[in-house]
Amino acid sequence: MPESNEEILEERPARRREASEERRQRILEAARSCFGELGFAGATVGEIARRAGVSNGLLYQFFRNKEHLFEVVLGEIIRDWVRAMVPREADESAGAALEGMLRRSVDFCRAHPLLPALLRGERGLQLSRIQGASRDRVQPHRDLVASILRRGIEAGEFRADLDVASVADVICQLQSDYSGRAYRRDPAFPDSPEIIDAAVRFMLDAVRVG
Amino acid sequence: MPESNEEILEERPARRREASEERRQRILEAARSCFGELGFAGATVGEIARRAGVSNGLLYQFFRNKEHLFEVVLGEIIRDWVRAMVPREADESAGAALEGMLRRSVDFCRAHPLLPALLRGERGLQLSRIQGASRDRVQPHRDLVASILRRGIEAGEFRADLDVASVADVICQLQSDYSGRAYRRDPAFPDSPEIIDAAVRFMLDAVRVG
Amino acid sequence: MPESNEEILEERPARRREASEERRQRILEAARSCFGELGFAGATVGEIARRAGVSNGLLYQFFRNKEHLFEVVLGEIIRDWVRAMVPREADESAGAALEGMLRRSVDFCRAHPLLPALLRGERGLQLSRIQGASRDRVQPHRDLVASILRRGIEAGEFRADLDVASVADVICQLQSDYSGRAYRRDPAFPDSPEIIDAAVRFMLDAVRVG
Amino acid sequence: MPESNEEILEERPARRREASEERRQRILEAARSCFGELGFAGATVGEIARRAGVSNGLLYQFFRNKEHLFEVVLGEIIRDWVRAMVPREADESAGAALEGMLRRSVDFCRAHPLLPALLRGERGLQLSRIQGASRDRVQPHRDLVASILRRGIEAGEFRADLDVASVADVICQLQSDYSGRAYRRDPAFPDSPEIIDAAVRFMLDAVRVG
DNA sequence: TATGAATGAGGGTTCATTCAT
DNA sequence: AATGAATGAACCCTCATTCAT
Repeated sequence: MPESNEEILEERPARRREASEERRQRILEAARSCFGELGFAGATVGEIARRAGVSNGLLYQFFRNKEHLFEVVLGEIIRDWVRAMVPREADESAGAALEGMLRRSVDFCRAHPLLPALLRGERGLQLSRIQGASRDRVQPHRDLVASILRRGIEAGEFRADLDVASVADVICQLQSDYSGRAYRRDPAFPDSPEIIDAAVRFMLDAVRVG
Repeated sequence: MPESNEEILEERPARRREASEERRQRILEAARSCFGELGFAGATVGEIARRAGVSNGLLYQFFRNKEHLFEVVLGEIIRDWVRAMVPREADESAGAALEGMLRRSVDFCRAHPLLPALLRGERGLQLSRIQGASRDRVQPHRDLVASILRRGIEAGEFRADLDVASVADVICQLQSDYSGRAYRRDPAFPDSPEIIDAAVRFMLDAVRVG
Repeated sequence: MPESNEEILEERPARRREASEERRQRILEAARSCFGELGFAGATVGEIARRAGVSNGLLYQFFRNKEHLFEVVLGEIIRDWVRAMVPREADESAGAALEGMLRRSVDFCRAHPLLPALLRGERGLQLSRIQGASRDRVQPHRDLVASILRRGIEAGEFRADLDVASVADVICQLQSDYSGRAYRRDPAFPDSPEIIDAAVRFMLDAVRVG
Repeated sequence: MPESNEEILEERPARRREASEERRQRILEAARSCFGELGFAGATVGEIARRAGVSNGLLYQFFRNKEHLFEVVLGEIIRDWVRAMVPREADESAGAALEGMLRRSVDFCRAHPLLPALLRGERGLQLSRIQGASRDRVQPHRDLVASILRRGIEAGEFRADLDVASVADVICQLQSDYSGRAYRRDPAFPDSPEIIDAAVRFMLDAVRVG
């Protein structure tokens, strides 16, 4: 018996914790798919539990209630979304950085179709805390865009008279708009490459010097 | 006696019809406020009836069901929204026409805060017919924007190399974005005059010649 | 002007009464068809009024409520049914009288498919008064059958040891059973000529002397 | 310790399952009494739950909806009814077999007063599947009666010229008629011993040789 | 820790009945 | 006498949440 008593005593809780964490993750994954397909109201706790392969009651050990579960799912996805957008080293010019962000944002949302639910601010539930969580992530991202704008201005690449904060808002808005279209799958709001290209050019033409 | 017999005979039904129509309007008004505040799922038939000062059952004399009521509310508001945006004669230049549209759209939505619910494509209900109704209005509006763009290009006011259709899509998107903010009342997504001004400049800088 | 004042004064009410009676009949006719197709619970006051070509409210001028209307419809049809069954002069023998009654009952019900709803004692409503009305008609009919049985016994045509009252009950039961089948249209309970012939023979074999 | 590990591990669920099964039975019992007294339309889910001493929602864990509950109740009762009627060994003669069936049917229905609701084909609900289920039981019973008739004919006990299939139909009809009277409790349609005796004699006289 | 049976408030909808016109 | 708009109680059913096991 190579293991000491202590290790044995600790091992089981460790296993337990692992198993528990895995179940938590399974629930979150099921919640992502349900909320993404059906929205908050359409998704039922029962269906989430079923897809996670656990009982109804177990959800309430990890999450206060359905809304809390939604908040957590949303918080995680915004975190990942913002992470995915940060400029790469290869984005040397400020314009390339903006373009890269928009394109990576669109790509990310094509792969994670839940995010737009937040971005479009789905209603019908207490959004206060959700908005809070969202704001915590959204504002830093806008600040990042603003810093790129400032870099572009300093480099003489962007117009010197931009209202940096407001323009950052507009750019972030466009990013979420065209990212969200992957989710809507509504032919009236296409996310074809042509449209994305046009949005990129629109954005750059608006900020670049004549 | 200036009234003919016919008019007298029809008078009573006319009174009734008036009263009935007024109640229909009260229901629509209540529905607008409920759907606007609470979304489709959050709004209850009972609350709508309560705010309209009528009984639950009366709603079903005018509207097939809750969803039909929603469709009618939406259809009316999109109709009015599109109407409100059409360029005025005073908008002589193409740029002035675009700016006027965006500003009028924002103003309209400040006064009619339900519209953005459609624009953001609220989920969780049978949207097929709603999307259809929406598309019927949205595409013509995009075409209108496209025609303004073409006028600006011909006048040498806008860049000659614009992808007219796609740029019209982007502009309409921005219009609905900043119009929608009046509805959200989310400080993270402000609709302050500064932001609107910035959005207008952003749009014009993107399409005007250097 | 050949008409006296009195006649004029009376004529209009007379016309009115006629028109009123005609509407009452239209309502009854509509009620027969609705109750027959849909049963008591399935039939709605609105549909009956629609088929009669009158307003909802008018029904309540002629009938206390939906149940009262049902009672009247039922009472009329039982009256007609019992009338239709009375033996014809041509039914010389007692056996021929019984056979004629059963066959005429079946024929009547094929033409008036509501009756069986009563005969089967549809539930779910206050049947007390309805049963009363039914009993008022049903018992006389049983008595009529009993008198035919007695005539057959006296004539040596039927068994002398029949319990006349009880056998009359059984025969009336069979009459309503096979009459009712026209209404059910359930292939499991056919009302084919063969079945009716068999029922007739069964009945006659049961009462005739060896 | 006579119990194996497996048994111990299963014991707790077993308790639960027992309790659950008992509640299911209480619901079925309550449904029987409600449907029997009030019919399908008259019985409400709320009243059934109240009589069963459970919540409204629990019914929907066991049964898809009200109609499904009705189907199950009906299926069980028909199954038991057909079982109760099968001839006993003591019924040596064919006539005794027929008499026994009718009397046992009546006795069964006195104890299970819902059955006749099916037999009378209550309307106003989707009867397709119910009729199917019923037919599945009813026709075999008719076949059983037909085989008894054939046995009686072969034994010289019954008339040789009977139309076996049709006569079986008539006999089954009489069985359900007089069985159903226990349910109606309508003095106009008595199920007194005298009436039952008369029905038995009627049936036997109709099939026995002169 | 994990289950899932059980709860019950609340949803949308129907429809017999009334009453102002 | 006749209308039909209006009522509102009652229906069936869903589902987030709890708790005995």
